[in-house]
Amino acid sequence: MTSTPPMAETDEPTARQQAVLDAVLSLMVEEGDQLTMTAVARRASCSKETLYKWFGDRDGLLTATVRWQAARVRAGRYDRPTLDIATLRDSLKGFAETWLTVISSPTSIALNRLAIGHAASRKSNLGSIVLANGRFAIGERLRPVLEAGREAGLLAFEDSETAFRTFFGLVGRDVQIRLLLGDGLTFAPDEIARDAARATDQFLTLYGRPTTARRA
Amino acid sequence: MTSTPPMAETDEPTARQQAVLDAVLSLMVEEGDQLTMTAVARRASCSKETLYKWFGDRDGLLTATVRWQAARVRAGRYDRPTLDIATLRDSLKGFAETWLTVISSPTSIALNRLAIGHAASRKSNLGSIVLANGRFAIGERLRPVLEAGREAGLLAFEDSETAFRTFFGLVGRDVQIRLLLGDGLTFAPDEIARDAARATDQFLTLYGRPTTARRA
DNA sequence: GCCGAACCGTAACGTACGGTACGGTTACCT
DNA sequence: AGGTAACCGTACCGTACGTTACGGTTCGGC
Repeated sequence: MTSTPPMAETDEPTARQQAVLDAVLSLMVEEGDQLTMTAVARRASCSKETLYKWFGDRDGLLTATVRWQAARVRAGRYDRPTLDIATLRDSLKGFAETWLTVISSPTSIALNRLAIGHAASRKSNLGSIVLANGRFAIGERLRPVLEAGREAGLLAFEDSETAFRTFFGLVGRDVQIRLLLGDGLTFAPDEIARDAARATDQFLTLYGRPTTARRA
Repeated sequence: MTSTPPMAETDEPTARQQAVLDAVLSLMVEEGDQLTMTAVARRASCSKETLYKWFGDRDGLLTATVRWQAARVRAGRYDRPTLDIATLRDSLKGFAETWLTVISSPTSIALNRLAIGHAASRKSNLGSIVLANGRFAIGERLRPVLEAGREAGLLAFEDSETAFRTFFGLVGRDVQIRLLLGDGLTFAPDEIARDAARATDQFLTLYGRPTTARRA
């Protein structure tokens, strides 16, 4: 083996490297701003030299961190498209709950703040990584569910992307922007469940075939 | 008059100070990251000493800038609550168009990025200022419209805040977060109009009284 | 014409932080 | 045991930037 290469973009970090990235995440959540290389090295009990050898520079470290968190979140199940309305509703509600849980988690908030700050400077593409693994990933996962619902005659829409974006809006509403801006908005788990159910019902009211969808 | 006080939080900046704040805004939009005191002084053709005398420190300058932009946006009209469905729909559509126009403007994007970055460090409350003059301000302006609609029997909801948040979600969907993260999302004016109309129709489908609301 | 206040332009200071260098330690290989 | 590679801890360097200080200029009031 040659000397450890600079974390070749694609392949999985070693266990030790994962520990470092977890240190970055925890530091990001707790200290917010003070995400300095020195602080990371101290928190991860490693030397700055190692950080630079492994990740190239600060940007590389942040990119690896975002990828690492993305990989962890992406390790979810894959919903099998279903045919009856109850299962469809459950599927949608599940997506909504997952999404609300993710965007209201401290890790997601810190990560999005970081990526947004980075999008301001043109230097790197943390923003697109976060988008690809957040907003767009969930869109891709939900699309087959929606289209299966249409095949089964449960939903009516022309463009699944448009339908998804409506669902997205009904679920997220003003939650993410408020949290990112530091609003002290908190979610009890049952609130998330209630919001997810409401959004799902509203979506079915808008896009469900008349046979079924009715709200309370 | 004593020597110019440090911009007493509340009162309006002088014309010259407004010019400085406009320089900050333009710099923020164009350069994103490089919002340094030196750059501001150069752009505004004033001395750093003056900046510090007027605004105290960097944070004070940014706060004043956010307030200044907020005041400019807030200078909108006040819709008179209306009684027939067509006017109500127009009102809602107008709000939706305004909101979409605002959040997709370069100034808003830059300002929100700045405030979000600041919300990460606990130092100041730019985030709450932006929230108060963005999300919450429009909520307060829309509420009387919604409640007038309910009085007139055109809308049905229990909590106007909940109804508004649904409208907010239907209008904004994923637009703001995508723009903040640097997605190359653009709006032609007619797209904004179409989106606003769609969101309004959807909202009326969800909350309109059965007598009228039906979508195409 | 003179004074002082406000302001411009720029130089100077202090610090924080990204990045590098280096000596010491551990651990593995032979 | 000896050699070597990875890594820790820390000292060090250069720079960017917030903040302050200062000399020079403009301008309104007397």
